[in-house]
Amino acid sequence: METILNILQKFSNIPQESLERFVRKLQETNIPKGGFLIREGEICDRLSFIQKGFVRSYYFKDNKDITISFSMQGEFIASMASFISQKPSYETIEALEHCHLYQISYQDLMDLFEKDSHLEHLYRLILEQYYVALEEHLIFSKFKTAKERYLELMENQPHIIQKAAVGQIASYLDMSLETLSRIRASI
Amino acid sequence: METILNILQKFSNIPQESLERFVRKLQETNIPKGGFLIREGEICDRLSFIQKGFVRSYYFKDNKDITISFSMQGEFIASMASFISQKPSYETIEALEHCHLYQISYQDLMDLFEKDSHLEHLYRLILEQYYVALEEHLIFSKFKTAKERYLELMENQPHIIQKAAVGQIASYLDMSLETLSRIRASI
DNA sequence: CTGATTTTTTGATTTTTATCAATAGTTCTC
DNA sequence: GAGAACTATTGATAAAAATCAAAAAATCAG
Repeated sequence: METILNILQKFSNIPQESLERFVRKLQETNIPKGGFLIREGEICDRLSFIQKGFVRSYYFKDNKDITISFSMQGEFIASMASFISQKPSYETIEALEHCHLYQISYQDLMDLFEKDSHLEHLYRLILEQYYVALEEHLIFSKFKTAKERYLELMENQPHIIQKAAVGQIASYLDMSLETLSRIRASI
Repeated sequence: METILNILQKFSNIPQESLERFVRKLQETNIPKGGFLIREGEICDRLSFIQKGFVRSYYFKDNKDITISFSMQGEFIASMASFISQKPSYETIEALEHCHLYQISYQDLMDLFEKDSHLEHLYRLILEQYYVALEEHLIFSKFKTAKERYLELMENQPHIIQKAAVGQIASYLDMSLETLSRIRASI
């Protein structure tokens, strides 16, 4: 299994000392299946690295929920808009399976950035990757039909299909759960 | 009219010296209406600040084009995926009206970040704002009906409706131009 | 293990939106 | 300023997907 150190080292050849400074601020947390990393209305004051597990981030609309993203081990997750602005989150993030996380608080991270510009550099690189991924997701949903979107998800992120419920995947792919169920039957 | 200095100063209280270092690397460029900031297939090696003007960024699909975003004066624009990775762009960015730009090359920007961490800090803050805006756009398109999407655009970014063609706005809002035309007739 | 609850599938129908096609309006060029 | 080229509107129809409803399957709790 990849450690957080392995993953961070891939982003840039940042001094070992800086990485250690970062790792010292991490807190280990476990969230059981069905538990929450952040709930709508709370301020997201922690950035989490998923060491092991699988999470879903979603919004409420009327009394339904709409999936915004899925994240798995090796990825960072936070309600980004809330974390960045330190204002209440519109997003809820739940553990779809037991999660083993390493978390850093907003304040600790900002303090580290002031003390050590290598860490802000690293964060910048990670943020850029996440920006590009988000842009790709936006474009992907504009360009494809319902069936193509499902097939591409199967191709690129089969673990989502294994682990998430049909209704959760359907709203992620912008279709009703009945439509997704029919697409599944047709292939 | 707001200068680039005014806008940057809003993001953080970065030393004047750093700002001046950045501004010295900017190159002034004018792009006529209908001209291009970047074309599909080229590597986007410049980040542009729009001092005056209005641009549209789009992808080609089959022989049609699909609008990804509009940007106006006071905003930064680049084909971000290409700029970040320094690989060819899938995106084309055209000037919908005469544009007065300040541009910095990728290499100059990276060099500045190495020399002056205040500038990387500033860039990080700007990137965060753009990340949040992108996320909002993604969520917005998931939550609303065709008519709601148009009404919200009218409310929040009426300049787009003034300046862009119906077909360009329609693909931005994820609908056919006929549907948008009918929505316009109905309100 | 078994009944209860939740999730998924399937069917019938309606709604929404896309597509195709023709006309009207605008703007560009010479 | 007249004709050409492009853009927008309107109409008719088709296709895609949503909604409503019920049955089947899977999962959970005791």
